[in-house]
Amino acid sequence: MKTSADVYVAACPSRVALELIASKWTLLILPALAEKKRMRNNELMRRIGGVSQKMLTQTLRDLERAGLVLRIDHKTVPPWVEYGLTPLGRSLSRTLTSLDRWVEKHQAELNGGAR
Amino acid sequence: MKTSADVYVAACPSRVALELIASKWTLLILPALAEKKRMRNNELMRRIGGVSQKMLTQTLRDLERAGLVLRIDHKTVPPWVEYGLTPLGRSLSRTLTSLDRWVEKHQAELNGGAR
DNA sequence: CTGCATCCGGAGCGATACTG
DNA sequence: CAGTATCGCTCCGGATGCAG
Repeated sequence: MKTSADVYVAACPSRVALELIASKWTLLILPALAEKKRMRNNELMRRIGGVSQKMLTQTLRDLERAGLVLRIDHKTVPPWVEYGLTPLGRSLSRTLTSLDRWVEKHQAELNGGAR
Repeated sequence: MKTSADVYVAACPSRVALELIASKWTLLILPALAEKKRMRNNELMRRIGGVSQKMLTQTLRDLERAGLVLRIDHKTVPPWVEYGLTPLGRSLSRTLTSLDRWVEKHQAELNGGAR
């Protein structure tokens, strides 16, 4: 049988998922959401420095579609939309958070942008 | 200076590192290198499906500059160049490998590219 | 055989302004 | 407050050709 879950294989569905996760904002959004039960759009913007409204929404939509993020629209005026993690998202966030921690910890040892 | 290693802060050196790691090829190259002590260019190309020569070399050079990958040039004809992980790279590869494993494991639960 | 330089089309992303 | 739309630019990344 085809070991189609193997990320090393080009035509594998895992690749799609991997690229979504590899997105630089995903690596920040998921761990950020893991800190609190639910967060609003603005809250996330403030928590994650440098992200634009566009990219935040776009990434959240992708993550929602993938089943990692939950979007709760209270349908009120003014708008009240919260985001949270699905169980799957919480599972993934654990690994991503440890990745973030690794970067923070070893940041000094890395020749950052010695371009 | 503000030693803000916090990845959530935009102007943080961690961000540079994070983006390097977030590169879709890094997530495959490092774990691939972790499988064997040393690998040649061709070996990596075969192991990682879909990567172009250019991106492989480019990513390897970035990783080398960051101190994650070791480049061993035997300076022979025909050329014999091997790549390996530095201790730092090996450390990181552990986290990345677990990420790859997560993707492989939960790939079916993710709504892949329901775009 | 390895890996670097160059060219180039297109996706990605930021900034801004606007809607409900 | 949340999200969309449009524009414009950058740079990613593939293909090709060259050098050692």
